[in-house]
Amino acid sequence: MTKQLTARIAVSDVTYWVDRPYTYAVPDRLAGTVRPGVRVAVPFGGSRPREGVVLAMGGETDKRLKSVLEVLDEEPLLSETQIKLALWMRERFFCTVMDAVRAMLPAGLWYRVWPIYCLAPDMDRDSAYALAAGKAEALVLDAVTGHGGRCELADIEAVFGAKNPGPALAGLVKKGVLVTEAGASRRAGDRTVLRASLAVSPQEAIAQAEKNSRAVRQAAVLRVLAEMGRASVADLCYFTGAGRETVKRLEEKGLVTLTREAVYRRPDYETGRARPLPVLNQAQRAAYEGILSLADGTARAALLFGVTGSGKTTIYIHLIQEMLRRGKSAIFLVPEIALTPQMLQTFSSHFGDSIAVLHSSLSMGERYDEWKRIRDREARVVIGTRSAIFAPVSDLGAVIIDEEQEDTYKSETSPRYHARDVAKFLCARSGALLLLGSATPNVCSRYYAQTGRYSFFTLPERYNAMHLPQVQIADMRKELKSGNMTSISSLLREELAENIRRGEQSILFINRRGASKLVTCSECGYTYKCPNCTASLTYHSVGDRLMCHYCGHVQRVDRTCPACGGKLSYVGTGTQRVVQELQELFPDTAVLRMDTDALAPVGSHRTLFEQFRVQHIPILVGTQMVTKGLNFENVTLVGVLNADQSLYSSDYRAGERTFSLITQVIGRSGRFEKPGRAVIQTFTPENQIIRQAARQDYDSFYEGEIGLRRVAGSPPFADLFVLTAVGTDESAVIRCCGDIRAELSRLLREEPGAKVLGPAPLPVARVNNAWRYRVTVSCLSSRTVRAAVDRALMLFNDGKRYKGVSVYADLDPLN
DNA sequence: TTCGATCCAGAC
DNA sequence: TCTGGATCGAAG
Repeated sequence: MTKQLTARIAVSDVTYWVDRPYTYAVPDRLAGTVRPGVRVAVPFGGSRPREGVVLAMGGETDKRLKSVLEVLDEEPLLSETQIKLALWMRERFFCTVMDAVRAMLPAGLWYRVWPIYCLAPDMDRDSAYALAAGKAEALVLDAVTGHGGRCELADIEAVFGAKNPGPALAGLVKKGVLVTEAGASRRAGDRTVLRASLAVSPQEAIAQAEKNSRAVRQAAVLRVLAEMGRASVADLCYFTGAGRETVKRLEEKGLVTLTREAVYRRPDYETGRARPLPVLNQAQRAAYEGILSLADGTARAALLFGVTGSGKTTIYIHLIQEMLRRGKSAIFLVPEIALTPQMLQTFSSHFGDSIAVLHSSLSMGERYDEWKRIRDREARVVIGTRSAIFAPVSDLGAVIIDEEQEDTYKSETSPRYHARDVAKFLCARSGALLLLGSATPNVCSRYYAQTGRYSFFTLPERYNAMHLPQVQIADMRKELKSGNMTSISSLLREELAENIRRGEQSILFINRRGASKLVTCSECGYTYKCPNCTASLTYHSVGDRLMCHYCGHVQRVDRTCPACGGKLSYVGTGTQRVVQELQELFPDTAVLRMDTDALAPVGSHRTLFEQFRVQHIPILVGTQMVTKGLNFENVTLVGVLNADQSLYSSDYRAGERTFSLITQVIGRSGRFEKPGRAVIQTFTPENQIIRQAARQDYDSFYEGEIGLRRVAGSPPFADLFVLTAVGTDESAVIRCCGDIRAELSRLLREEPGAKVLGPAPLPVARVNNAWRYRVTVSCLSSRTVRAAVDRALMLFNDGKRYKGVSVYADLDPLN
């Protein structure tokens, strides 16, 4: 056998266990088009071709290898850095290389590949049938010849009905009767428009237009084109009232040239008027100059700490402007774009069309086109949510992560990455600056700033020297004792009344992490449980239904308790109940409700916010989403209804979350001229974290928290590697976890500080009939630990040792 | 994960 | 003897 060129390829749809670079032969016809970063179709395992990505070219070999079937991309889609990143992500986040690659590409670029069976070139019909054995093979040949000698699997399957054509196909391929090719299709194409331009001089066009008095429409089209030079056919038709065929006729006459041009689908957001750079105040200037001095082409990271309204955005804008001036690009990450339309408007008013927007509520086409604009360097400022960190920018100058403590930066499905970690990798490779901004920094980030790993900058004051809101704590235990059974304390009631009297607006925030509206029997205590999960069903007034938040199970509510026939009651502080109570307290006052689980269509919260702002509705009641990015002049009172709710969680980050949440809500009040007030309602008014949040005292909170973490050995003093086993057989899952624990303990015996904990069930142990248990390794990340986790996954995720149990690992998961 | 190969039980 | 289903093992 002669020497042949090879390529190292990662393939799709494999488990972590089989995921490794595979070597394929590059057939002569594809030589030159198979390059690192292009996607290909390759045979793998069975007969079905798979998508793969070329990681590197291999040397020549004379070994017998399978060959690349097709090259799917004309140009490499992944840069060298992105290929490195994908391999790095596999090591760090225990995902497959293709999982990482998928995260980097817009869904519109994903391929679906399928097999196409062709009669072998040297095979005629008769000899093919002669070689076929049995009914099934003959049936396959019927299908293939019926399709002109080239037939897709789907068409063969259609002929076979419920039966599996696999063995017959494999037999025919083996005998050389059929050969396989790969078909592939992408999910989103390029949008093009038909553009018309004059093929003759404008004078001649006008002359032609006047010559034929009968062709009024054609004349109109020619006149418009003579004036505009060129226009899309759609516009031409719109302006002149002509039909497409009119333009076609003109083309046939040789007067007009038609060309297809690719256009970008741009996402819809409110653009702002062009504005000059905002002026930096003294503190902002000092911070900005300090940050800028780090942007020297070596990878550096900085934490910018500033209370809400201290002007972090102004600094971001200056920094991005400076990056553009230097010919660099910048990525700006926000936790949730749909909730911050104002942010987009601000950025568009400074950077106009050089921004690209990437987030989950874009259509597939929009997302793909924004991606192209970035790749083609038309957009140099990327604004987006978590996955925007993978934007195909060139010359990266800076990555800015706003509100870096937010959980949305962590992905909870494979690849289980944290955008901050990916940003660090990218910045390190391109010598870019990483800027983390927050009013309540992640405790780990603050620690790294303290220990010098990050530079640290502070913005001490609220912009325009506005005062922080005046905060009062309401003791809900006293309220209960004095007979107030509602969720609104007397203190908050008075403040609300005051605000209504003044014509100012109020926001009430319901901290509903872990709490929900349950239906229970007031006589026997029965609660509705999900049949598939170990979770209670929550009540939704929309459709009067009970729903499981984990698996989506839905059922009706009974009229009486299904266990004892007693009276059912609705508990929990749902937004609906609060609204009802408010309406009883203030019958003449309008109340607006906003929550996440109202099954609301995309963009509806934006409408609600607009309603709140424009109509000056006195009270807005909402969950998590009212905490983010709202800037309403007239809001001067904020109430946190159950501040301690998020403290009751076994998670080491409960305190951090509570502090951050309360601080953010309070920050919504009094952001402009009018001074703000806030009321925090709690059953534990003595709780340190609540008190610190009320004082907006991050430093004290941090000091306390970092002390606790040091003692407990939680991050940043250790990383948590969590291996989760999932399966329908609970005892198998537990045994599997036991073995994982034993194996990890053995491997990490020598590792300083390593602790292996568990097995323990997840907070919701069963979801969709699958049991979930986990083993946690607490240890500073090191090569040894990562290797041990990798080994455990390899051993126990091969589907053999434990049937029906699959295992995955997650670094520092959210809970 | 996905697919083909292999083995076995029950149907014809 | 055929066929469907369960199980196992390999994947370049």
